[in-house]
Amino acid sequence: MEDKETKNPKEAKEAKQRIFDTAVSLFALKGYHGVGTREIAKSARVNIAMIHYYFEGKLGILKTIVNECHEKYLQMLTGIAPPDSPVEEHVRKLVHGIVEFFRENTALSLVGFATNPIDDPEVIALRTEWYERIGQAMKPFYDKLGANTADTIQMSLIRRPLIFTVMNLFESIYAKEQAPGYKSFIKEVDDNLYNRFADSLTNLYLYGYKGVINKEKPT
Amino acid sequence: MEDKETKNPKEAKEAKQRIFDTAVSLFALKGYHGVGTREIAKSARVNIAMIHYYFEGKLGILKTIVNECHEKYLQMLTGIAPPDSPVEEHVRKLVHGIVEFFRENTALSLVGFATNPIDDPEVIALRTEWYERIGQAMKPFYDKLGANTADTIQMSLIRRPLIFTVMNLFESIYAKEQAPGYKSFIKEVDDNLYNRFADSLTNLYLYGYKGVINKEKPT
Amino acid sequence: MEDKETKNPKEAKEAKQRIFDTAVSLFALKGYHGVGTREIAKSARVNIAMIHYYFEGKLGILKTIVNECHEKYLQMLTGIAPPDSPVEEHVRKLVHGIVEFFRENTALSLVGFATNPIDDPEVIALRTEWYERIGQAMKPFYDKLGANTADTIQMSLIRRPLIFTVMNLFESIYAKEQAPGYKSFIKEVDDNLYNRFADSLTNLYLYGYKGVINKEKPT
Amino acid sequence: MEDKETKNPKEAKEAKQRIFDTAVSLFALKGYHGVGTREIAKSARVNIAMIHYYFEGKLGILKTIVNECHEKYLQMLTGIAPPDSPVEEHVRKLVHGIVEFFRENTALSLVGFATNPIDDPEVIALRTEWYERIGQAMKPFYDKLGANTADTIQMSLIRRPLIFTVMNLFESIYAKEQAPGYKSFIKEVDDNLYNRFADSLTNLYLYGYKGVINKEKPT
DNA sequence: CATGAATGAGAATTCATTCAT
DNA sequence: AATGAATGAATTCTCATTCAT
Repeated sequence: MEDKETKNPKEAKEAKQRIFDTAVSLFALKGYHGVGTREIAKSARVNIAMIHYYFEGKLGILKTIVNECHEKYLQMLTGIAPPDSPVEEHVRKLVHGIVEFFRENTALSLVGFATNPIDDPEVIALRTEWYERIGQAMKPFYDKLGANTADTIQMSLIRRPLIFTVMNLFESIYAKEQAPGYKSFIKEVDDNLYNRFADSLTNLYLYGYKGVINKEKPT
Repeated sequence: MEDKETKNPKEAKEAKQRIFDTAVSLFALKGYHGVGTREIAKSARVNIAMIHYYFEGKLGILKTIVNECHEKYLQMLTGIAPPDSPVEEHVRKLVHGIVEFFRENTALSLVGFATNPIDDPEVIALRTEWYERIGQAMKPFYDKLGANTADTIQMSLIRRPLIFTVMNLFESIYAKEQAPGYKSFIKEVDDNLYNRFADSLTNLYLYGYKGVINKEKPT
Repeated sequence: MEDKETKNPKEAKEAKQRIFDTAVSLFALKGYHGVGTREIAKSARVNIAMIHYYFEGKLGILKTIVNECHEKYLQMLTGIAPPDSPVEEHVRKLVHGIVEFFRENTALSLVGFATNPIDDPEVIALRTEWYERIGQAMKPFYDKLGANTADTIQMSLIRRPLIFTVMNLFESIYAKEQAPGYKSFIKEVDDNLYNRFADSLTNLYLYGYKGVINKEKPT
Repeated sequence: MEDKETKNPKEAKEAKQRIFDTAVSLFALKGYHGVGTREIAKSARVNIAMIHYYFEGKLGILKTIVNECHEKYLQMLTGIAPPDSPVEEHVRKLVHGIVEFFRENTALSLVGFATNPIDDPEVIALRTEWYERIGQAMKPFYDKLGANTADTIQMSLIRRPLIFTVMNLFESIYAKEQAPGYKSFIKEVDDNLYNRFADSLTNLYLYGYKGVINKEKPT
């Protein structure tokens, strides 16, 4: 193999990480079922058998992704804002935190939070479990908003729109960056974009569409 | 096949439709790549070769789905509200229209609007094209809101949250209905659920989270 | 493919049979786990996928073999001798019948009656079921011998030695015929061999080792 | 590995033996081709590489098994009965010796004497060699019976039935003991079973089936 | 002695598609 | 319009073995 000479101990030890990173990126771009182990192994410059050696199969990678994503996410949520901070500040910090999280873990988030239907019951259980744990962690925030956590309809509209709207943006950004030829509605990803997006989303959440358009709190 | 004798002209003529319906449902539940032509053919009680006869392959079904979905959707959007109707009424009718559309075309919507990344350039082009056509059709509405249609960040927050929040609800509902063992956060899908959901979403869009929680326009 | 021109409808229809025959022969020579689907397909001049098309997998072939073998065997046992025939005649006809059966279905018998441990519970169940059915069918014979069918030790010595001794002979003969280089203790398989073997085995069963050596009933 | 600290010199030295014992047991239950080196290594609590270190590969284990089995067996046969002992006593002692041997070396015997066809020419040669050595050792016994050792048919019926009938019993017993769920025709393995079996088999060999049923020499 | 990592070939199975009838 | 058979490539995964440490 042509890598033999260029291979060094450091690279060798990173084989598992390379598999993980490559898989995350490919899953994000093509979906879990759209990527094969061959492609992952080739992209990660690793023998196919290593995937099973380290992750016990393709599904094992996905489970690891889901866990790592939610673990990091949950950690981020903790201490995003002081418990006694005012609602507006809390929402703003939360949204910025989420956006920042997606910036730093774009592919991981896109796969980990994906709603792509995966048959496997273990994956379904995993996601359900994390969904509940995050719900627990966010309870103080929902209480502060005055939400009735027992009302599933209400909660679905309090919980989901934020993260899914962020996710939708990053899907487009990631595809634009990684997939040649993809036509994103985002033309330029400058440094300011994320702040503007986070601010506007905060306003949408706080005040409705006028908050997005006027970029300020409506009177 | 044992159906041979029970087969009647009506069923015969519906073969194409059966393939389509079955594929839509399966794609919605397992994702495009998660379903095989064999499974589709078997579920649709049709010979595999018929899939290629009618749709020129698996991808042909997907293209048909995307087109049919957006076509119907665009048709629904047209005339959802009089051009001169007040913003609040317009938003409310739009949201109810979208919810109603998803109710009547659940699987079709979940597949047609899915952001599941599909490699095929034709499908990418198809989606982009429809995205733009719908944007055109909605321009009067965006103008009424006062949105700056040239500002992509703003537009992504004006356009996407509505449909994706609705889609997220129906994903859960559909999985709950169709996939045995799936644990949805929605416990009961009673007749009232959809109206409450649409109203709350309208309020979220109009007034922010308080509109969801207080179920009324904040003063 | 080079067969394309030589392929005729008759051969096409025999694909399933070719797979079956090839698999039986290979299993007999190398054992179930010692043969791969690739080898079977290649030997049968058939695409690998055809194995799953017709038999739903490698294990499906084995199940078919076990069933067909025992089915034929049971059929052979029926009417091997009149119920009122004397013991000696009955045993002689039975042994000759078994030997004849192995002659005509050598590979099928070697695989079907093999005690090679196969993990699969379905195969285990299949063999157990057939073992009991054959026991039922042979009950009149065991009664005629005066055997106590409830005594498992006794029965294991009444039932098994005949067929396993025959099987052992044919294992050697088949390996000799099919596997180049195999050194069988049988040097020549002439037409008379089988009759001598059957007669001697009959005598062993009836009168013990002296019956084998003296080739006649001891006084 | 968590055993690292509990590992002691004794266990360390027994690594080779553990591999051997584990392999024997697994081969007996699943057949040579049905077991992988990984499974052996894991069951033996040993690193895979150790298998090649000690046995030069999977096949090396099998060869060792075949040798050890036949070596012990040959040793057992030597001096099983005085050369001048009467035939009946000789047969009885031989059969009891074989049964006892299988009792004490069940798995080893099942693998060592197995007729499972293994492709490898070295293994074939090994078995042939041992078969001949044992034949040599037993020649006095065959002579005492009055057998014509040049007549292969006769010899196959003099040599094989004993050991194969015993083997058949122990196959069932071993599977019953080791494989959960296996349905043996033997219900209880009490201390007396082996003696009864050996006695009956002796009688079968000496006097034919009546010896089994009447449990005594027929007049 | 012992280990974890790595390899390349091969395992069974499934894929979308095609084709003669 | 419809079928069953067939294809070749691709799928995930496991194999026995090797090697540097």
